Amino acid sequence: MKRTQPTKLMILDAAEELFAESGFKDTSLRQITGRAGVNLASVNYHFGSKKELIQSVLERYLQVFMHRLNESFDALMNTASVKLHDVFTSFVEPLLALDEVRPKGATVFLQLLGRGYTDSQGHLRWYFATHYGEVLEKLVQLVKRTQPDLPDSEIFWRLHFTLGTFVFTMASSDALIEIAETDFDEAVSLQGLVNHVIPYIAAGVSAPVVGFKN
Amino acid sequence: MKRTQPTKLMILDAAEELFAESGFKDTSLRQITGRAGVNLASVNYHFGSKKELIQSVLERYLQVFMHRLNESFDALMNTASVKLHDVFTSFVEPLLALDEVRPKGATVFLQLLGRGYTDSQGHLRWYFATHYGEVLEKLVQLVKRTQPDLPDSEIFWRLHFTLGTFVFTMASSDALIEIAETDFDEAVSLQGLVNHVIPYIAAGVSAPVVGFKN
DNA sequence: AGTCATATTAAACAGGTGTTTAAAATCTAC
DNA sequence: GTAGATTTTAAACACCTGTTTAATATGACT
Repeated sequence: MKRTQPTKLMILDAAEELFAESGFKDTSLRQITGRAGVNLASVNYHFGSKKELIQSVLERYLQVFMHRLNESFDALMNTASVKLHDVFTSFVEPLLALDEVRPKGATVFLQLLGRGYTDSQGHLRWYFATHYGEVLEKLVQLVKRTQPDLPDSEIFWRLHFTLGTFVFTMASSDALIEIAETDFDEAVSLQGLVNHVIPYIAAGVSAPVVGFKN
Repeated sequence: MKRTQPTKLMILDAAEELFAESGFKDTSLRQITGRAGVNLASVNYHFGSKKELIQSVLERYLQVFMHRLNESFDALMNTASVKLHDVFTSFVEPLLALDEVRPKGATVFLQLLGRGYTDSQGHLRWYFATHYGEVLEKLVQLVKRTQPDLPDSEIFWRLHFTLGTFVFTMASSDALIEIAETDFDEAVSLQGLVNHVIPYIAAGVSAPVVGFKN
């Protein structure tokens, strides 16, 4: 067997950069192979199709991230009094660990996540539920423990709102950081952005329940 | 002059349906003209380009929505003690008024908004700021009045988080409503969804300020 | 009726897309 | 060193995109 590393890796690296910049659909295989310095056809040879390439790019990060997140959750579940803020803070370490996978890994991953969710709607949702359902289940359990009075359906709503906040924020993180810098002289890193958003979502999820008309 | 109505209107109606369903980039002019029952070239004849068609579709709703929202804000600014919840509630009436523009108008508009923001990033943001900057300015002022201790930069962050929550929720409203129905036996309308999200974003925006490391 | 601007149409245009093919190159192992 | 599997390559494929062209049709007005 030939060294299977370089071309396949070059494709993954180039693809993830371009995907994060411009989204999945607006990135062509010719752009990817151009930046990677490999032949166009090698994408289909190594990955089968563009769809599978996208999945491979995401998986590289998801494996690391979800594994660490799972551990964070386990640690938290053995804690006596869990605060909601702690639940969301436990996302931070697994996230920043991605910078060790690749330079700027955390930023890229979050942007990819945002792209994936808004580009393909249902597809990624299903992928998440089937591959990482247990982790999500632990998240729900933890939230439920900190908010015992919140009905299950309300937890569902609020976690989805949270996902939206997070994904949207991260998908446009570049723009937000730039605006903050020019308009408010505030130099913000990705970590800083996360620190800003956590109090927001924690307050949202723990908002008082009121009676609704659906 | 010939009756300039039918074809141009047919195109707008067909385009907005398809845009809401599949996004701007995934909707082709041939799909639009096909559904509208008009010739392909008539899009370029009447609107110039696809980009201008997208703008026209959005404008039809934005004019009505922003005008009403502006009035709601004006009314609120003359009120003695404004609550944050009131600020976000004032979005509801202008929104539901869109159902009079066209059937399902409110849903379509929100989906379009979500599509526009995630599809094209900067372009729409600029369009908003230049065309409806005064209305946004009033929103910031109202929020500032209800949260006097919140720094300007923090208001900026939290309103953007709110935009993300809203846009994401509405862009995937169909899926969310369907999940709520199957998993929780909860029949939710669009109005109901809005009622769910308002307490969440109100709590998020009014979250206590803490010291950050950026 | 005839004029003229407006509107519609079929056809082609130029460029981009993901994927497939079959030949050439490369590496591994006997 | 040669056989055999693996990888790389250039080229073509079939299809789709938004836009333009030039001819035709339609309507209002004198």
